[in-house]
Amino acid sequence: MREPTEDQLAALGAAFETFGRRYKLADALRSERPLAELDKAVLLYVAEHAGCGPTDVARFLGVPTTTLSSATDRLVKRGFLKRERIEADRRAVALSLSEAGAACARGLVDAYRQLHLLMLSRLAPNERDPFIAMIGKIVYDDS
Amino acid sequence: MREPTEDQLAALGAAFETFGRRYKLADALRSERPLAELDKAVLLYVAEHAGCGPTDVARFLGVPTTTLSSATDRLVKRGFLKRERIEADRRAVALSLSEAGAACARGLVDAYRQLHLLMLSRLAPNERDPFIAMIGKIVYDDS
DNA sequence: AACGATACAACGAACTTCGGATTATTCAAC
DNA sequence: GTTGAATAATCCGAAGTTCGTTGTATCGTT
Repeated sequence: MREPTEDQLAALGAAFETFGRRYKLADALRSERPLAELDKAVLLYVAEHAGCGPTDVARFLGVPTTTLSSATDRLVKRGFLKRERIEADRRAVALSLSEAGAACARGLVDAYRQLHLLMLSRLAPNERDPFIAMIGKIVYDDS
Repeated sequence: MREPTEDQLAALGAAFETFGRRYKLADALRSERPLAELDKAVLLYVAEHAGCGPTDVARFLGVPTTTLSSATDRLVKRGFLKRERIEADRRAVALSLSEAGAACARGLVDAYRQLHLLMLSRLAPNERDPFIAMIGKIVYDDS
């Protein structure tokens, strides 16, 4: 397979750099108290895996369990997360979202959805599926 | 223009989420003492704009000048950055990289290059230019 | 010369991450 | 059945980051 050219690499790098900065600046326009990046990830994971334990989340996100404990503390304190001792194994804790937490997660998902919508809207309709297919190749193909 | 479909949005969202996590985990495999995200951005900006001032960098990156001052402190402390009072305006400071800083910047750029190379390698050769063109549309088109 | 504006650094408060120690509970072995 | 190792999670404290406030030096203008 031919190698990508230097021009191609440079163009991709420039685009990503610009994208990263734009995205960061846009994110800075949030109105509410900022939720730490880790906390957002936890919220979204628990939304999809109700009843999971802190260790699961920590392993999935690649952070120490103590760090995750801090994150869950913050989320519980804000009323977004519920911790419940489970009877099957009384050492374990089952995490689940409160109603406010679920609402916040929906808001996050929707914000991402808006971003993706904006991105796809900039492509011609007949480019969108090929683009998504290429992204999929890049992300999921573990050669 | 037809709207993107929900399926398209969902597929893109899932791909980005996976990508973000993979990228974070891969980044965690760095061997050296971790350089803060902001510091990396500063290093790369100064590499391209030798002699610029802290205020320029802060405005470009969208952070308060005090935050940027901390970042330059860290970089100077590590011997990556040089601060020089300039005679034309003795309030101003001209930032430039030391040799070690330049080497570090080259390392960073090369790491990104490797990532981009990996990404493009997963596409067929005839897909690469169209892909880059689409990314460009998404990033640079400000409709 | 005096005034306000500008460029930057120093200090301190609030927050996040994470290693080490600690508690509570389960499992395994004898 | 008791002891001991392993597991799940939290508490505590150190180190580091961000950012607002304050202070200092310098510049341009009147």
